[in-house]
Amino acid sequence: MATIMPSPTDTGMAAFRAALPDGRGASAIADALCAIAVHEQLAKGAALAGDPINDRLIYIAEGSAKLVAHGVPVGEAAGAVQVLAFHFAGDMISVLRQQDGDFRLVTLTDCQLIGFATDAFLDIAQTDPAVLRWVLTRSLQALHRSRTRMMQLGHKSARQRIADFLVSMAERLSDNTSGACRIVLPMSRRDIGDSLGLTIETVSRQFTELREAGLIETRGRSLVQLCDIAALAQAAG
Amino acid sequence: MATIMPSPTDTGMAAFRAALPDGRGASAIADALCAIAVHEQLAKGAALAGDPINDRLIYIAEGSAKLVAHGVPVGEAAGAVQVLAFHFAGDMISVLRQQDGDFRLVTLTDCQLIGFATDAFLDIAQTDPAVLRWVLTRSLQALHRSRTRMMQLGHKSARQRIADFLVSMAERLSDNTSGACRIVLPMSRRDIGDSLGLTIETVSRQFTELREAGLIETRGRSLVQLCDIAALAQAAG
DNA sequence: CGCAGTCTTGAGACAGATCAACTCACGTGG
DNA sequence: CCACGTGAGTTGATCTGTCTCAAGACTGCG
Repeated sequence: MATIMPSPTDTGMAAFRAALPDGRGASAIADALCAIAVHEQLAKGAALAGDPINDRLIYIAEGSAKLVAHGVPVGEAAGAVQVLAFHFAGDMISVLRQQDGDFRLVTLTDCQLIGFATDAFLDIAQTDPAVLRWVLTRSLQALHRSRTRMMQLGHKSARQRIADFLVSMAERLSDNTSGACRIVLPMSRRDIGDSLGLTIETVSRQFTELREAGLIETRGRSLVQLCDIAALAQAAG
Repeated sequence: MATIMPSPTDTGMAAFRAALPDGRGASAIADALCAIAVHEQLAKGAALAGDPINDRLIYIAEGSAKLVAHGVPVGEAAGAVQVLAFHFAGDMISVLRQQDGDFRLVTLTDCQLIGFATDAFLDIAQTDPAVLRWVLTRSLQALHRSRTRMMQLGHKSARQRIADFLVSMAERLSDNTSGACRIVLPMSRRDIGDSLGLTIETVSRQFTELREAGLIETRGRSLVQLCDIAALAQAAG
């Protein structure tokens, strides 16, 4: 059998093409986009530094990652890091060139990423309004998610933040969003804390309290069983 | 003199046309957009409820407004409101149809707004990639601002939040971003608190401390003089 | 099996929330 | 034009939730 084994690059590009709207995966525009695409295979924990010159668009073909903003690397709160968002396979994200606080994409697991210079991508996408609109729609979704999250960081207690975090992770990582479901969290307690504006200790305490309240069960470091999603959503406010 | 006085609607539309990229203000596409535009003149404190069916795009021709998310209207934290963003004349904003928590645009001053159904707007904009790209660029900017703000709500002290708030308001409301400048805040202390995740009392105390530190001066309720923007930026972390 | 790093648990400190007066700005009406 | 009242803003005292500092326990790896 002369079957040709696809390389990681091929499977990554194929995933990107499949994500494009309608039947555009095999179109000339898909070819043009793939021509300027940079495939990157990153091991767990690797950082994709923002290109200092160009804004970039990143498509996650496989794996999961966190978008982090490094605060001031020196001074009082050195090492203070805010996780702005978690992203999973299928997400298309915008990483602006570093200006104020530099944003970086850091992998949580081994990842297949497809990167584009935003300008070049848009120049090509511009020839097909449906593709441009696809990017716009996803950006507005990201904006909406970002605003929803802002609301949390504003006036919510540690308990509410953790409960909401678990529910939204269940929505994105599990196919079963009602009743009980189990999810494998790819991020550490520290990452969770940094994304919710809490310390690692507070995150741990809240997990413990939710476990004692019978809302969740945990197995090992990363496996969480949500026993009562409705109650968790309730606790999220 | 037979001079025709432009109606508010005319001046609002004219402001929108002027904001379009390049010389498109007088193009056919501008005409098409204006044809589906709804002009609204709202008095101070009025709410523009999100259309329950369609996402909307709003262009602020004149005035200033806040985008608020109403939390649960009943229960423990009734009336808990998060101000997600402040917007000023020239801003184009996306108000998604209400799904989870309903987002509303509430005016801070008398306003001239130009509203579009997002779908209809994009259908027209789609015929001119430059216009579509203009909307996308603004959306990505809004996303970036939203993320930058998230960082604040995460790990920043009350002092840092207020200092950063003042600096960013100076950037958007004043032409003079270096040295001293005076700005007229159109929003109340409550609005500021709701946008930063602080109580009205804490906001007030921080203003007092900044005044005693000589970084700002205040006159009346809304006039703030920033004496040392560099120091404020420093205090913002 | 043992080490290293992550996670959990505990005790105390502190920032900001809450509750409660009080003062002041600004619009109203005399 | 000034007195007045209402709501916004300020200030103070106390209280609570989360952070901080410090051990200790477990997971998962070599």
